[in-house]
Amino acid sequence: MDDLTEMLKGTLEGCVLEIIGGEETYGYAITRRLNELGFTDVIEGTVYTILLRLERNGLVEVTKRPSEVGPPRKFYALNDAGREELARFWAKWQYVSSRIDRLKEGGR
Amino acid sequence: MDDLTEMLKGTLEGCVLEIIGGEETYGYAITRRLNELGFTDVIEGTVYTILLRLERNGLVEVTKRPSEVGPPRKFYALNDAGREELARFWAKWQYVSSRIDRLKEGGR
DNA sequence: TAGCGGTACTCGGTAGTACGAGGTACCGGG
DNA sequence: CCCGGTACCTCGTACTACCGAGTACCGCTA
Repeated sequence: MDDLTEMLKGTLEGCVLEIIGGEETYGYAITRRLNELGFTDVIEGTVYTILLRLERNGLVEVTKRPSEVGPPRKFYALNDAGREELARFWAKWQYVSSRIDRLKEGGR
Repeated sequence: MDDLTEMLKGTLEGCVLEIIGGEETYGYAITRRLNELGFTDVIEGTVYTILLRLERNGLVEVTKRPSEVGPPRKFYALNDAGREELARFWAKWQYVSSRIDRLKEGGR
C-alpha cells in the first residue's frame, strides 16, 4: 500500500493510546505492533515523538525497567486522563468514519 | 463533536474528490455539502486550498460560469487522473479504516 | 577482545495539511 | 444605498508524521 502518512495524521496517536490501553508496553514494541497491524511504514522515530507528546500531555504513567536483551525500556500505561482521551478518540473515529462511509455509499 | 481537524488530514481531499466525482460543482456548494454531511467546522478557506491543489495537480477540469445570485462560479469536474486518484483514495481508506477497526476490536 | 547485529531511546529539521482571519466582488431587496 | 447572502482568494499559523543522525546497552562470535 502506498503512502498512508497523511491519512494517519490524527489517528496514529489514538492507535498508540489503544495499544498502551491494552497492556503496559514500550516504544520499540509498539512500533513492531503497528507494523504487524499493517502500518508497515511507521518507524520508531514517529512512535517516540507520539510517546513524548502523551507524556507531556499527562496521559500516561512512565516506568523505566531494565531489559535482559538491551538497554532499559520505558514502559507506558494509561492513567485516567489517558483513558478519557482514548474514549474521545474512538468517539471521533466513529463519527468521522461513519460519515465518510456514508459519503462513499453515495450518501445524501 | 469537538475538533476533528487532525483526523480529517488526508481524508478531506478525498471527500472533495468524491463530491466532485458525483456531479460537477463549485467551492461554495462543496463547503455546504461537507457541512451537511456532519463536517460542520470545515470552512470555505479549507475547501479552496484543496481545490487549488487539485487543479495544480491536474486532477480536475475547471469551467467558469455566471451565476444569477452572485459572482461567477468555478465548476470543477474530475478528469481521468482525478478518477484514478479517487479510486486510490478509497483503496487507502478501506485499508486504513479496516485496520483501525480491527485494532479497536482488540485485534490481534 | 573487538566488532557486529539487534534492541532502545532522543533530537533537530522538513513537508504536508487544515484552519483562522482578512480581503475582494457580485447580486437583490428593504 | 447599504446590507446580507453568495462566491472566490490569500497569507500566516499550528499540528503531525517522517527522516536522518546520534547515543547506548546487550550477547555472540571470530
